[in-house]
Amino acid sequence: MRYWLMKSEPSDVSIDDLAAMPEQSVAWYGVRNYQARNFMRDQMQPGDKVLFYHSSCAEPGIAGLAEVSTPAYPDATQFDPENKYFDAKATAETPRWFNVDVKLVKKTRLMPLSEIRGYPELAGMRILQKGNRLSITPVDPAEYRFIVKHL
DNA sequence: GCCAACGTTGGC
DNA sequence: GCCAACGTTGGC
Repeated sequence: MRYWLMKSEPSDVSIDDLAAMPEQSVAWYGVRNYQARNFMRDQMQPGDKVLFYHSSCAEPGIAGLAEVSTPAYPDATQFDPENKYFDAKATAETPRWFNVDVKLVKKTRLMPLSEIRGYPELAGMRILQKGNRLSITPVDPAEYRFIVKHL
């Protein structure tokens, strides 16, 4: 079992949006970065634990706990010419982009990025490293446990 | 809106 | 394969 931090823009899918979804589950569509795709496609397993992170918003931070609920499968948005995530080079036979489904475990208080920064125990987290832009990053089990304990 | 950092693209 | 130009991310 692995641990992940997954960024979502709340203007797109917030923790409350996730809570309102059927089955409280959502396809993690729209990832167009190979490293992040590879994490989903090659490493994620149903049951992996997820920190649901709000990015590009007034109060960036961890907003809840979630779980990977499906293996990776081709991201439907790559095939839809009307969709902003359309990829002309992707075909049904050779899809380029994949996503898993993510299911809410529980909404928590918001742990702001500024607070995360303040814990020496979390100093190694990828999202705190300069220039990090990856929308999906692995999280250390100890870091995950520390965060859950402090939520 | 600014801007640093990084990934991708494409000409050569 | 190099690398400049360009686009995107995301905190502030």
